[in-house]
Amino acid sequence: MTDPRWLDATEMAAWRAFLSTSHLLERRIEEQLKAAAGLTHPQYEILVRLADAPERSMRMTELARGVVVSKSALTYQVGQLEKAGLVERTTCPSDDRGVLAVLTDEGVRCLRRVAPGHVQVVRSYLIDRLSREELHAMTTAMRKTEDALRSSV
Amino acid sequence: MTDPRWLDATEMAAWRAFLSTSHLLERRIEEQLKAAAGLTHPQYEILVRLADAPERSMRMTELARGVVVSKSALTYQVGQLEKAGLVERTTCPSDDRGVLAVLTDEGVRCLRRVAPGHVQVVRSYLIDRLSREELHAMTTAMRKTEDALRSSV
DNA sequence: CGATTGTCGTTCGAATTTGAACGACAACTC
DNA sequence: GAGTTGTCGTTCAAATTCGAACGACAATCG
Repeated sequence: MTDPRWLDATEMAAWRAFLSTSHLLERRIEEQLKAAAGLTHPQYEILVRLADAPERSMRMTELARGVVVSKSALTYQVGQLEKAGLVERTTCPSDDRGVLAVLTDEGVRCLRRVAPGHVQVVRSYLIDRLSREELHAMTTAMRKTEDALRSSV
Repeated sequence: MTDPRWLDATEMAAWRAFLSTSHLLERRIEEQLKAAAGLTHPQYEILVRLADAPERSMRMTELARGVVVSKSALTYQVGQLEKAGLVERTTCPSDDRGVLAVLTDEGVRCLRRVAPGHVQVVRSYLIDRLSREELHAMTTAMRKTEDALRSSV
């Protein structure tokens, strides 16, 4: 630890590019969603995950893990979505402690309405600018890091 | 817009991997910095940018652009760093509206102390897991998106 | 020069995030 | 089955974020 391995120019460039890009893209997505539907990005992600889930429902903790936010942040955001009528809460049948977040019909409609614009942003700034090889390389790279981070905690 | 181009399986995998990984890594970095030095990630980035800058100083707006936070967030964080004695504010000689954030000697020392641990996290979860080709591919990909985002606003 | 237009950094209010603490229930162990 | 340990989701306080509005100064153009 007394002689840390610094990042060389290539590594530094990679890290800075990743860092800036992820923040810039996040900002842009947030802006688009807010303007188009009054949704935050975490809120949108919650809707997407629920729509993909069986019964259009998920346990709170599982949902938090998927969206990558703290449990308390998820509690708050599901509350917001509930107020908006896009999500409902049910007590889990198999576990009385548990809560199931369920996507409502209105939630489905909202998602259908909003998704195209969102996908368009992701496409136009990221996906469509990358070759198939770059896309694969990025996925591989991201997965390695994701696995490391998920298993280390 | 009536027939949006959805993401196919490969594209979806790429996007989800990128999204989750960036959030997970951000969380891990935040945790490490807080534990090691009581710094937030934006605060650390401010110190790094200033250390790299001529005269160890930068204009507020330029700094905000570099770190990718809003101007108001930067005002707040520079205030925090000023309280901690790591940064000072100077009025810009060439422009009376402007403010220069300057890294203090203590700021330099703090950075020297904290940087190794931070780099270690970036290395062990991201950089060291990628081959040279993957590193290059990621950099290229990120740069394309970054350029697009920076020039579109 | 005087007026307009633009940029700079700050302030403000509202919204959001996080970790810690908590009560309720589940899963094991003996 | 009682006791212990662990998990689930929520609540709370504190910190941080953002955009909009603002006053101060700069730059441009007549």
